[in-house]
Amino acid sequence: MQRERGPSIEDVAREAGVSVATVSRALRGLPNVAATTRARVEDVAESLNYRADPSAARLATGQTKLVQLATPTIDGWYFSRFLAGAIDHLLENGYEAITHPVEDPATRERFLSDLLESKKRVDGVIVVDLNISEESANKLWHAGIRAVTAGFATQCFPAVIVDDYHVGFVATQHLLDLGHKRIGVISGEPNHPLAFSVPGLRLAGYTGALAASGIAVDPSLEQSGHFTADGGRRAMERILDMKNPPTGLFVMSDEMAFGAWSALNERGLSWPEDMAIIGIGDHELAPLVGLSTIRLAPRELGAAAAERLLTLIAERAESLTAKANGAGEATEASQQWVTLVPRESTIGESDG
Amino acid sequence: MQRERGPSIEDVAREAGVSVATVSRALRGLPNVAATTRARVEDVAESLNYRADPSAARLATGQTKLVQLATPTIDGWYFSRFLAGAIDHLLENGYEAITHPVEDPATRERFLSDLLESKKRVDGVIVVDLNISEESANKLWHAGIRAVTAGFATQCFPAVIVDDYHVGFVATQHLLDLGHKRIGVISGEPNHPLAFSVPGLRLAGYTGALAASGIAVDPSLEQSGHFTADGGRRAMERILDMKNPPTGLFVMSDEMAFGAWSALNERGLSWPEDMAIIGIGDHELAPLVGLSTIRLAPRELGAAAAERLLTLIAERAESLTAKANGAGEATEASQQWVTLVPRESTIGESDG
DNA sequence: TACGCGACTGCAAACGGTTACATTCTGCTG
DNA sequence: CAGCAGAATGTAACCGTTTGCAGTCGCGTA
Repeated sequence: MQRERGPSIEDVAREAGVSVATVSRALRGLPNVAATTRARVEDVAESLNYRADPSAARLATGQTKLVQLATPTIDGWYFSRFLAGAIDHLLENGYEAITHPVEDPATRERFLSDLLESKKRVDGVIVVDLNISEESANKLWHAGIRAVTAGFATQCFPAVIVDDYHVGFVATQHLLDLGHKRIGVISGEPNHPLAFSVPGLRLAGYTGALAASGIAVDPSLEQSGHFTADGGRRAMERILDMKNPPTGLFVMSDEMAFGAWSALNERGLSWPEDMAIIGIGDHELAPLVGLSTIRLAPRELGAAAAERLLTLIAERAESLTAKANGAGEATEASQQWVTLVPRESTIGESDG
Repeated sequence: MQRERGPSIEDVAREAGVSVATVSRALRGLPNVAATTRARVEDVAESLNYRADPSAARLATGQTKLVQLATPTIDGWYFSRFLAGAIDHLLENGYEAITHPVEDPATRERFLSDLLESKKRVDGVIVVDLNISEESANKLWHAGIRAVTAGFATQCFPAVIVDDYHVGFVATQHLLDLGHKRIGVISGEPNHPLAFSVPGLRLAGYTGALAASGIAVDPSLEQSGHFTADGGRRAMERILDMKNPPTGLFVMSDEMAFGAWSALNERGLSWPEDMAIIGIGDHELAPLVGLSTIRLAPRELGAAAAERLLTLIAERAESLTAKANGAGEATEASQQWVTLVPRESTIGESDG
């Protein structure tokens, strides 16, 4: 039943002729251990191939050195890169990452209740693009959960977010600057159960840019592409089927833009003449098809979120009695990781 | 220092007026607990918002309910989907996943030594496309590590692999069937430090197919594309610069094929007339550009690997004294997840 | 009525570390 | 030489579960 266990700290202590306390101190590099003793202990540990049992250490210290990463999916272009950035940063700092996709509502339910239990499971949580209600967030905060959010903000927790209003605005403005008056948009899934806020903000930026140019918003010009290439293709077909299609198109992700591009191609049309298209993200393949886009930096974002969480963990660890500052510092949406990258799909062949 | 902890099993026991043992049994659904007692305990636990501390449970049982997933990267098309499939399956079975990219040699070193320690950290490991030597594998096996490999096989551990020779053969044969005699190949990184076996096998399949048709292999027709879109593009440029370029091209991943396609486009050439191209994977964007490909099923593969690992864990748990069958069952490369998907890039417009 | 047998329940010993506190051992200083 | 500070080490009490074993209790049976 019980699976065979490796050497314990006691074995090392016996072999090295010291107490377990000394072994613990020696192996963890704590002070007040004679150099010769430390060396001997290290040798013995090495020869016995001893490693401290993490579960035991966690139980004793209350620190797990584990962080949970929750994203809508783990295999999307954006999220997989976010995860890569976060995980790399965590590993560098001695933490391991538990990844946890939260897609359908059922999973979400379980996720939220699990989250309350998370304090014992992990040292902190990074929640990406899952709109957690202020109420839930508050509950988590009071349960003592350390968390950082990304892609959305709450009152309680620090957040790492790009200014998605700005993203939508810049993309739309780019089309406006090129003289387009009739601009359509392929958005995400409007009634998605997780309804993350990103699409809404980007849409607001789109609307805002139009308004700033005195252009009325035509709701029929918005089509949902579900954030997939195929969804983008179908949305584009609906748009091309319109009696009066737009001349410019803001697509909320490069993947959907690829789909839109292929629909355009299939009808023998080409950009930017027949339709100018701008996407979001700067997918590896965007330069290959010449897609204009708003470059995001999911990897850097992920790393930033991880960094923020680590300092949060450190702060709370060093001073439990510190002023219980009920709220994370005001986090403002950053434009730091947002760059307009114009390519053929909007400005045409640019030789010169 | 010590972070505040939540309610313990003792609190529940006191509140419910029973012993901790009973609480433990009641909450875990073990038999020999009176229905009324169980209900009462559950109520108390609920009201106290009690959850068993995983670290303590792990220490006591020796089971972590944790699985480590090691892949070269986590944000590639193939690997991210493999991970998604594996993680979903693990979560369904009450396990959590620690993901761990292993890219550069330095990471690899640390990874291998960490792996030896893994027995206490996790219940099992899934190692994807990292060529672990038989020697290392043996060491791991004797250390009692439970592992499943994917993309490569060892003597010791069960493996989940697709027949990559077959993949290369089928792709090349497809081009041969279409009448191509001069067939090039864009491969992965030949001298990659991790040198996983997949590219080698695919290349062997390519060579084998050519040989079977009595065609000599021209080494100059092989170019490395580093498994990236941009690498594929550059490799294609080198190929197009040749005095006598091939008429058919086998590209070892769809991502590289996209790059090749764009290089083709840039020169005003088109497929399949100027060059017939077949990729591997069936990326979401493959149908959009009409790329012929060999469809793989990374998600299903990941799920299969997870499943295999879970049964391995279960087996060893139920019978420690069972015949120490020193080797995993013979695992043969499967062709189960391999499908030829011909599209325009090789067979041209197919109306009819 | 005495007995035996399940079904329940409790006691207490692991599990393998960490760490506050006590103790021992130095080498110096006055 | 006594006294003492400080470094090095040991002792033992946790951390919060699980689980083998020993009771306890109720009840049908001889």
